[in-house]
Amino acid sequence: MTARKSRHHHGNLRATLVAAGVVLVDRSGPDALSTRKLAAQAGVSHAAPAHHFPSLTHLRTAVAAEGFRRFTAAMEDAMGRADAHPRAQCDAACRGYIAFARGHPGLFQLIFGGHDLVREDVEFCAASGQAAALLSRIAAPFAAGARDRAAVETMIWAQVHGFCSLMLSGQLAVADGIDPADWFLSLPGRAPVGSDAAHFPLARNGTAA
Amino acid sequence: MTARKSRHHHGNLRATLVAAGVVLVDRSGPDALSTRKLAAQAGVSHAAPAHHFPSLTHLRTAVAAEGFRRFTAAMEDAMGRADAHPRAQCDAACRGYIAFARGHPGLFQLIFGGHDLVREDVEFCAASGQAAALLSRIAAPFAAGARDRAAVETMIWAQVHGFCSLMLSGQLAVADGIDPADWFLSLPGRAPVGSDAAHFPLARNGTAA
DNA sequence: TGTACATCAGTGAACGCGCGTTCACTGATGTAC
DNA sequence: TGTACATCAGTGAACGCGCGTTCACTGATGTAC
Repeated sequence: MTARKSRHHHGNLRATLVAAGVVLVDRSGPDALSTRKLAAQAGVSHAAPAHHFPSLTHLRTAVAAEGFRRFTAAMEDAMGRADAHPRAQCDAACRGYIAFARGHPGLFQLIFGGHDLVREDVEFCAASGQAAALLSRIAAPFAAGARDRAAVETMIWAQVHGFCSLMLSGQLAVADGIDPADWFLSLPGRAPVGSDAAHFPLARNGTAA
Repeated sequence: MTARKSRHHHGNLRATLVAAGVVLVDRSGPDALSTRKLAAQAGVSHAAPAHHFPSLTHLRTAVAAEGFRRFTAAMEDAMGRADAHPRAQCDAACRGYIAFARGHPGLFQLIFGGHDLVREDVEFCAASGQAAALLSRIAAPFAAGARDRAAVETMIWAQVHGFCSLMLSGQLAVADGIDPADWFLSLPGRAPVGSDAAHFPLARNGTAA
């Protein structure tokens, strides 16, 4: 917060680098990440990051972990402002999902795009695990039992995730002046089908066993 | 096809580079593309590609155009082996979509991942336009009118696209021994809702106007 | 409170790498006559 | 059919760039006594 005392001992370099990474990734895409750019952004020599991250991949992983935290926070934030009913909570989570994709397109690509990360990193696992747990919790009320729980969960998240992906890659024609989240929530056939959770938990199109 | 006559005049270098690009992208991801690697793969000096592509971005665009062609071909191939009924055609297209994503993960990322491409390139526009037209044609029978046509189209493609994206980034738990396409097609609530096209063209969850 | 000292977190020079791009060149091709 | 010549599509050397990483170093911090 306060001005740095000297050239040595930045005091908060690790967090500063990650924060700069978030900005850079969102502005220029995940592949623009480099230790030298981040060091320059933090006003520090290019060799300094090595004292906090053993490699670029570790730095990228830390940025991705922060991405997952913000992703989870975006959904929780939207859910906190919504009704407690499962359907309302699910809709709100979708709003948060879409808001995150729009607000952090680079982070969205970084965490979902199969980039080179230290997948077993403790901090990263915790962050991505919390996101997965939240998604799972939201979908749970719409599954009749454990057997189709994975299916319902997949359907809900495939829809909103595909919507975000197509939106970010410009393949989606969302009319001007329409909020993408409003549009998404109004789409016909959006999962879970049926506005009352657990009243229509099973397949309606007859292709499921 | 036949052996090159001399060191000069490869004879088919452009196509050879694009083909090598497809392989490299699928094997190592879109960012692994480089003129030097492709030249080496084609057995040609690293300066040779410049005679066919003014820049790396143009080369990447040509690979992406080939990606769109194969994407369209994958769907058409699956559709050709299916019943002519709209629902069967849509299901088959989804199979093709998923098969392409699994068979060409790098190309899938390249064409949908917002990479740096010459968007106005004629060949690229033709290839991506054909894919878009096919998707639109498949979705058309499920829309009651022009008004909700975009919505139905978006829903169908968001679902299958999201499924593919999550699958490729490893976020999807598809059980061993289960074909992902089979699983996707059996998911409850998959759009278009209702097994008979045009019988259930409108929203069923009451959120649409 | 003062001093000695280990540790931490910076610096800046240097390394080698792969890259896109440019350049003058040259050999092969194909066309005009 | 033969020859002159323009054009095409290669070569290989060279350029400068940004990069990750290593290294010996040094100044600041914090702790033991």
